[in-house]
Amino acid sequence: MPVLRVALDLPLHRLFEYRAESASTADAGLRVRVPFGRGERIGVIVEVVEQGEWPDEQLKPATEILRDHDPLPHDFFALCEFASAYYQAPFGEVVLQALPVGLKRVAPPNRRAGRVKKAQMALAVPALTEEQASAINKIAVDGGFSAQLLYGVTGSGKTEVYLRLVEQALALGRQVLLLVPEINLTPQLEERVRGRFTERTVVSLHSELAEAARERNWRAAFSGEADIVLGTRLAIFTPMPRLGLIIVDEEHDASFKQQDGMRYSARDIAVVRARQLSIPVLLGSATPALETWANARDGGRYQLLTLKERANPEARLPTVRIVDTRKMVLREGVSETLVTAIRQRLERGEQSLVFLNRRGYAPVLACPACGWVSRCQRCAANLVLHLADRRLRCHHCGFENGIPKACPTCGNQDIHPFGRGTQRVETWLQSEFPEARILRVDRDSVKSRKQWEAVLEQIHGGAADILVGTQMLAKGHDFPKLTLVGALGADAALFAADWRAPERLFAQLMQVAGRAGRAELKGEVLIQTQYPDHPLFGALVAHDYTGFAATQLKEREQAGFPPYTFQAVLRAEAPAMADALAFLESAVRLPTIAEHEQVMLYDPVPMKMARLANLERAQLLAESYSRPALQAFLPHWREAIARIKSPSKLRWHIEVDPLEL
DNA sequence: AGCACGCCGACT
DNA sequence: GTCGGCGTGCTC
Repeated sequence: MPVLRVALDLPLHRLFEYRAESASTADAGLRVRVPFGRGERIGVIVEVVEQGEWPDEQLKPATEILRDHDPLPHDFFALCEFASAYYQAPFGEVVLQALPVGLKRVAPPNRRAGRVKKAQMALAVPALTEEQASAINKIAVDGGFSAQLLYGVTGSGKTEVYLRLVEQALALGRQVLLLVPEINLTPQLEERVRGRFTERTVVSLHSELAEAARERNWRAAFSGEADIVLGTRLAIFTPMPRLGLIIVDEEHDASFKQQDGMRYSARDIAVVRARQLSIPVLLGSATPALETWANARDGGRYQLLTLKERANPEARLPTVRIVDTRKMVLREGVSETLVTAIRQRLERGEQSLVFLNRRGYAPVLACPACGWVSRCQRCAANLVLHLADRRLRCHHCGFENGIPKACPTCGNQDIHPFGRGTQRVETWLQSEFPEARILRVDRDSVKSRKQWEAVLEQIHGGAADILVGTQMLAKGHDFPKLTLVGALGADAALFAADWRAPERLFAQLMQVAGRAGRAELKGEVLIQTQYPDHPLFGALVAHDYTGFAATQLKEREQAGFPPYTFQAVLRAEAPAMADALAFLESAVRLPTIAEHEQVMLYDPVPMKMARLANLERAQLLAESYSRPALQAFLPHWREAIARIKSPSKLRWHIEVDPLEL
């Protein structure tokens, strides 16, 4: 009797087998309802065989093979297998996380069959610059696998290059997958894509879509009905029968990295998927991730395509000026230089943006008399003061409290907010410029995509004079009236323990600087700092990403950091730090380690955020100069770790290619 | 991961 | 005398 080998959503690195009288090999790739323990589950049939690995008499019969969609194709399983092996994630979890929730429900609800949205109106968009044309010519959409980095400054017309390539792929009868970092970015791009390809079916896939819409769009991609799929990282696993091109926009963006469950990089998976399918993948950025840059610059894995000029020759790069605040008197962290510049913009009817990557009113409330500070009970972090809704809030675990009237320790009535966030700067700017219309844009003021669209409309309609916001504002939007960007609080990242901090700061400042002066108005960027001579700022003034990247890569090579070494981290969390550390100590002493001499293990240490939501966290770094050596080590290590006896409340996971340590 | 079974402390 | 703690083992 045929045996189904079934992937189930369990943290187990194996398949489960079931009998199914009428099944045939053609059923591989279908979903199946199976009895499991005392309940029932949905699994995916990976294989149909005559003889399974388990004795036939121990197999239960499958309840029902579900035939409401075509079988998931072989290349889908191949991609899941890669991800499972590379990231040490159970295969069943990988397969099932790729499906929309509706397809995983044992009893699916009755629902109306919605229709996929079609585009309405056509747009005409623009002559190519020589650089754009040359980039497009170098990418052969029908030429098999290639990985290209499209390195182009803000405004150089990367999107136009994407759209031309999309056009070529569609003309060849292929589907296109276009990945973008955040949901917020999609409305504008989505509109542009739909406007350009009016006869085509364009669907989006991101976590804010309602469940039914997500399933509908997923099915449209999978059936081949959708020509273009526009999505965030989760879309990278969507099966697409005619996929012919993958584009990853803003490839350096950290949101391509999944931060729980299987901690994969959608950008890296995109490259693997393209190779498996023998199709091109295009990574685009104005500030590529240093890993990507190293791959492209040194003529290695990726080809480098450069766009140096802005597509609209009238729009020059903004002037970046460093404001040395060492000898200045600042008011709420704002220099007179910046105040004057804002005033000029107000007089000219232009917009200003004040960038500060810290939300809330102040990062901490403190008592100067006894030294009390507002700390989170559950995390190794301070409670942030949110004056707008009169709360103290932990940005890590979500804990909230009211604001005490007096110091909880000594009763002192004179407690103060220390430091500043966007709310405080907004408040102060409003008092300094009472006539100005100020719009604050951060995760507290903009909570949904709908709100974000409304905010964009306000900005475009000229309903705001001064924008105050976090990196939310930095990402990929054209604000035609914006001619001034002021950056506050940049120094914190300069000397951070995290050696990736400069890379992120540079990308962030470069990106936010790109908001200034895109149309006919010249832009100016003022960066306040106590360290005006820091080379990072020199590179910003010169708009010199390549110089900055070269310096950073040299430092990393000398220090033995990625991309010159390869890392994985084992993390453990438990109610007691001692348990977490003891577990990691056992993981260091496992006998299997001796067989892998190219892999080096460091000492277990408490994490930077040593306590989160009442759990103590520690980690252990594994590192190698050879990626294959690290990859060969990890499965053995993982299996041995799984056999370590540990307290029941201890949790652990392995993260490969961690972005933060 | 769930969910059972199974052996030791304070209580309707 | 029992209810319930979480340690251990299993799921085809």
